Amino acid sequence: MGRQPCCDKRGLKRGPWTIEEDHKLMNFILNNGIQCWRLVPKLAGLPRCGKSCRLRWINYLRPDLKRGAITEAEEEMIIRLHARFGNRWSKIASHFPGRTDNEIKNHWNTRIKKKLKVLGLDPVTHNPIEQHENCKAKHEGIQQSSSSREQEDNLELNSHDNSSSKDNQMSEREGKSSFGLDETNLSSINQVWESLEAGSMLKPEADPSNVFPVGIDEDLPADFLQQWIDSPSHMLSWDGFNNLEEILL
DNA sequence: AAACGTATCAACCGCTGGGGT
DNA sequence: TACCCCAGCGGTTGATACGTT
Repeated sequence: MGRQPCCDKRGLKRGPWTIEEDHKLMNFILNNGIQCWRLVPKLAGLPRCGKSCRLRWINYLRPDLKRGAITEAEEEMIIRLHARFGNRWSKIASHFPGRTDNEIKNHWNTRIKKKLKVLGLDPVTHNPIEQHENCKAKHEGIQQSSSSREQEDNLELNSHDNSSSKDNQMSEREGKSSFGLDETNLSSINQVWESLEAGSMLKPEADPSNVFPVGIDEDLPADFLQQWIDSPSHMLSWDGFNNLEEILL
């Protein structure tokens, strides 16, 4: 029953990648490009599955990745986008060149969620928490027969709005939230951000170029990449990318 | 200094949807 | 139309770094 595994896992390595593995994968992709991820580990001589290689490349090795902590300006943008798209991390990440969906997802789960809770906002619905609780209580009062699990399921459905792509496309076109947010939700989010800005928790002078920093990988000078690959020190430190913007401009 | 708790993030797992046959 | 394969996605886990007692 079920699908066959994406690859024969016997003899395949798992867990953290070594510098040598990174080096091999980087070298292979830059020399050969990516046609089929399943073939990449075989051709590159890596004891990994294609999926693992793909993830490593996307989340760590891609030369156009932006390194360093997520700025407050980026954070603000993430919250606004999350209010609109929900947990569609790749969609959100597409607004941040150089950031990965995994990075944004992790940042959301570990930091932003908490921040919103402190600010009195429900990280799922982006509603003020009290209001949300009241609504829930009201709802429970009316529908005593329905189980709490059913309600959770409904919330889940609303929040995920998974791939009812038609709906999404429509609401995106109309400039509405595909996440089930109405004007009230969005304005409450905006109010919080305005108050944050007023209280200078945000740095208004934040350089907008930090948000959308780096161009696309095909623009990278080939010799720069090769130099980077050949240099063992760059495999140990990502500082080599700190001045990527200067190189690209 | 050691033990414990918490936060962070890289990596994995399983599901989904698109494309090809 | 049905099936298969694959890339991509989002949720979850586990290792480790960091902070606190």
